[in-house]
Amino acid sequence: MFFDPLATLRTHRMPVTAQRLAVLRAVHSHPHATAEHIASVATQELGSISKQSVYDTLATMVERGALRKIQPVGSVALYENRVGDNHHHVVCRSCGAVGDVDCAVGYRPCLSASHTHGFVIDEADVSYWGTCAACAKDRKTNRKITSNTTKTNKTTTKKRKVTT
Amino acid sequence: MFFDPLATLRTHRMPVTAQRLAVLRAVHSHPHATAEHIASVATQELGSISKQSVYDTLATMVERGALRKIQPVGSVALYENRVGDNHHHVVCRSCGAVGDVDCAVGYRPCLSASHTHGFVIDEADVSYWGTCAACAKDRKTNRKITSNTTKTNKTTTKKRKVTT
DNA sequence: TCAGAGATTTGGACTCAGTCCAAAACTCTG
DNA sequence: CAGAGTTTTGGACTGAGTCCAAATCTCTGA
Repeated sequence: MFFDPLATLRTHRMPVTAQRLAVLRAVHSHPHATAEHIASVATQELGSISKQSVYDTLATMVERGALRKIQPVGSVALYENRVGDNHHHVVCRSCGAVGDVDCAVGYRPCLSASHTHGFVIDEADVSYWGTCAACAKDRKTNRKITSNTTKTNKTTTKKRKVTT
Repeated sequence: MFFDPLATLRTHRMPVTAQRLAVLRAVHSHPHATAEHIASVATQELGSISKQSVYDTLATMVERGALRKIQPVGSVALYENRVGDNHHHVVCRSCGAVGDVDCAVGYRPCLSASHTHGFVIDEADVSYWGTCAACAKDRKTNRKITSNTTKTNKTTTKKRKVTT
């Protein structure tokens, strides 16, 4: 699927600026990237861009549904441009890598409980937790992943591998 | 179900301290509370407790599976002591209120896709998004909740109602 | 093509959740 | 009850994200 940042801006009735284009391109070429990472990619492209512009563009696009913001527990916010297909994410407990998972249940999964506690529910957001291939290989010893393997908080910030 | 913080510590082989007991009691009496809120409740009980002790206790308990840490997008981390029953959460887009939702699909929902991208998945974590009763009442005008109603980031920090 | 209105960008200060560290205090075992 | 080992303290620090007002830019309508 071809991604056209210009068209995206036009579609959402947003003034076209070099900053916005750069941010959108950065998100597209680096799925599941942090705001900081996106900023650095955009900076590389433009020479300079303010942090505020990056955050503003991302927030606006998320608001209009052109980007999606995800935030696994213990991680900072990540952005992606694959929207509207109701896919989910799988996160590696030990290195924080994120992968896409097509919805296994069909359109709008788990949306059965639509009136609980007086809440009107309109969206379900699923995160899968597990171990990525690389990390699984690193420790063949204890094969059963239990909850006390959750050293995620500490390691997450250290290295982040972003898979597509 | 009776909640015994002392037993919890004993079960997990952790030294019993007044600080830990206070933190556990605070989590129990305030489900879905922030670390800061828990700290203030514990402070009220003890006279004083360091921020570090609160974070440390929470992190340790999460690690050992005695507490659960959740973090809806745009919110800080919340803690709860209801673990092991695979329930999910529903979050109000406009005020950030959090409620519990019993798993509608049965034990371990949505866990069908268990080998994707080489990930070995062991847990699914579902967040529902919608509008709580109070907020729905506040704006009967536009009844359809679309994604551009997501002013969550701004309002979340402002007021947080914690429902049970 | 150009002017003006309105939206965007800038940058610097700021907030606030969460972490780090070493010394002091405590808990539990034997 | 003493000693080993763990926990707590508090203060400095980090880093993501926000706020604000001035300067700059985009797009519309003439």
